[in-house]
Amino acid sequence: MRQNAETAERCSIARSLEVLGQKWSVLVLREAILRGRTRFAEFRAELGVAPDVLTDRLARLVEAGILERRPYREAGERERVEYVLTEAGWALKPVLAAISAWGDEYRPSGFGPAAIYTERETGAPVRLAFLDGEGGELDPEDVVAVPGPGATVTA
Amino acid sequence: MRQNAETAERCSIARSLEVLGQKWSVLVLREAILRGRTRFAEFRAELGVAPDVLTDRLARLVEAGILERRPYREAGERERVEYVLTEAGWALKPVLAAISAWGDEYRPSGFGPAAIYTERETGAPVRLAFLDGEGGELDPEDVVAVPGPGATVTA
DNA sequence: CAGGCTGAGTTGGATTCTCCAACTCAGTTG
DNA sequence: CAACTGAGTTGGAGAATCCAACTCAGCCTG
Repeated sequence: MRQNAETAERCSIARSLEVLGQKWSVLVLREAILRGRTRFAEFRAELGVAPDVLTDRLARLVEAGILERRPYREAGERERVEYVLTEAGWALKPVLAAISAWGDEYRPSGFGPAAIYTERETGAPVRLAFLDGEGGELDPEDVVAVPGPGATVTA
Repeated sequence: MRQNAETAERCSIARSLEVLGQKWSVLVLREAILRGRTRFAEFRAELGVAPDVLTDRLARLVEAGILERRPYREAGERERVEYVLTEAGWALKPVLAAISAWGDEYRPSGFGPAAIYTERETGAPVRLAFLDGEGGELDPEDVVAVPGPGATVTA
């Protein structure tokens, strides 16, 4: 994924895609955020990803501040490394939820959703929605994007 | 992006990534959803993407049911093609909003956000949040994913 | 203390994808 | 009929991805 300097500069979507634009990065994050995986071998086994690609994705995610490389030691084992989510990493949960919700609706597998987002305490299903300032729910059609301070003036 | 049959099968994130896992696909969608672009030349000019890649991404997005290929004719011009969002395409707005919000917070450009999501009528800023069944807002930390009917039983 | 095991990677080589630049093609205008 | 414009193709170089096999460090067993 070569970088196009112009597009990457100011748009937060383009910048986010530097790290989220790769399939395996997102699947690693799925395992980390949704299933609590932290270890190289776990990711490898769950995803079936090639180890060199996994090495690269983990390193990128660490560099992006999404994962943190942390040594650990289990009884009777030597020290090893695990990858734990940072605050920025956990903050991607809504992104995964949004992708997941879209996929469930518009790319159904025929088996029903593989993951359901629920409230931790009650187990009741939750959904993602746009809210106005007072916490009222908005129809997505009534939400528009307007240029902000970082928008390019010329284009 | 070769397909790994196992991972792509049931997880809606993996399936969604078949089309959203490529950087230019998402940027095309950004232009379409946020700025209303529909034409090959517009995408090309805004994104600076190579035309063969753009051809490929548009075709994939059409095949995925996200864009629809539609002929149009402007006065004194021959018939041309434009790409308009389907319902499934518009439904990706929350995905872009989620990515955008994350990028603004955790990968700041130093220029402020390039796009701000607002309510169409009032121009008031909106945000994306998890809601429980009664429409009450939830802390993302209180949201967990549990296996659904499509989850693999063995793994 | 030799040998095996395990987790976390490297390395090599084939395949595929992405990028850029240049070119094509079809209808429209002058 | 020559030039223009939008929507693409085509060719070749470079990068990313894949798989398989290998490494490497420390712990445990015999």
